[in-house]
Amino acid sequence: MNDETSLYPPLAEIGLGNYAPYLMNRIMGRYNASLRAEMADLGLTTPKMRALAVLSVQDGPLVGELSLLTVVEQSTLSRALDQLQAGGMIRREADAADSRAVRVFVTDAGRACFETLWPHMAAAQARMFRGVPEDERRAFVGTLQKMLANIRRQGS
Amino acid sequence: MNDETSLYPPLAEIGLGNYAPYLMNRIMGRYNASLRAEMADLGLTTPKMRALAVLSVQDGPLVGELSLLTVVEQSTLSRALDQLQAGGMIRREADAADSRAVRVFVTDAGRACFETLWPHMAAAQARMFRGVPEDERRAFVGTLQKMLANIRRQGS
DNA sequence: CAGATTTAGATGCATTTGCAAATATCCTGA
DNA sequence: TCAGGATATTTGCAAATGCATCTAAATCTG
Repeated sequence: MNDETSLYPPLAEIGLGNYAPYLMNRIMGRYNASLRAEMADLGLTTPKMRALAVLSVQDGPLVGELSLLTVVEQSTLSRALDQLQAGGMIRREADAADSRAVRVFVTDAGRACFETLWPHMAAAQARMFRGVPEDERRAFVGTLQKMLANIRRQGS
Repeated sequence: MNDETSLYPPLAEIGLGNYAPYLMNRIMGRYNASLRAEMADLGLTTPKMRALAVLSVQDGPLVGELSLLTVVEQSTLSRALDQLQAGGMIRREADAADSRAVRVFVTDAGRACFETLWPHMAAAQARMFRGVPEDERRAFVGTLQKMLANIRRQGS
């Protein structure tokens, strides 16, 4: 009975609709899909959009930090940054203290681009939460914050 | 004041850590990453794993239905199914009533493969919810279900 | 302080992805 | 019943992705 395979009830028993990661993946898939058209209009892909989003809140992170914050693979992010830079949306700058490290900054054009997209993102979120009362919404976000804390750092 | 751009407070004001889609994307990124190694060992990619997961619960859907249920683009899914079929994990069968349509069935090998992976998935979920009491967990899943209902079907 | 090790980021390359188009089948109305 | 259009899935192709590797720079060791 210590066999790992017997610790958890099978998915078929739980049901897809009660398995949180399935629901979250499915909801995020729709959310992301609903933004794809607007992003394409602005010449953005998901990694580019995420970079601009994070930079609009926290400017000047290292590439590696931005990779964690955006949940985008570092090599993918590096190339997304190439494109954003070519489009004048961001600027890379060698870190003063460590010349291996590169800090990333949004330009005015990048900020403006994200500000064009943001209303669509906010509206998509509002649609997701339609009919969910304010206190339930707050509790939901609180749980998400706990979950994020749980999975940050510790490996395995 | 009816300008769409002024309806929503900017992301910088809300804060990344309070914007639900950001938190969800980040959490799912970790969840998916934590399973990547086990999946690779089994020769699975995310679309292949999702197909097996859904099929373990609901066998015999149409390819298009499976695409919706797995949140995998249909052409991507079609190729994932090619690979699963080549590996003997699934079987495709023309629908009796409509010969354009294709139904997908797991084989015993496919079921066994998913059953090997499932404990890791369940454990990853358990880690996510560490320290979240049972009633909070249930409320969280309840909110997810409402959200999924919100974004199903209706476009825009 | 030299050499070995670690770390940050970029890049080569094979694979995967998704859009658009192709194929095959079904349905609808004259 | 047949033409015209809709629908289910697959496939062509260019772009994006991620692993492994590379380069450069920092840090650690003796």
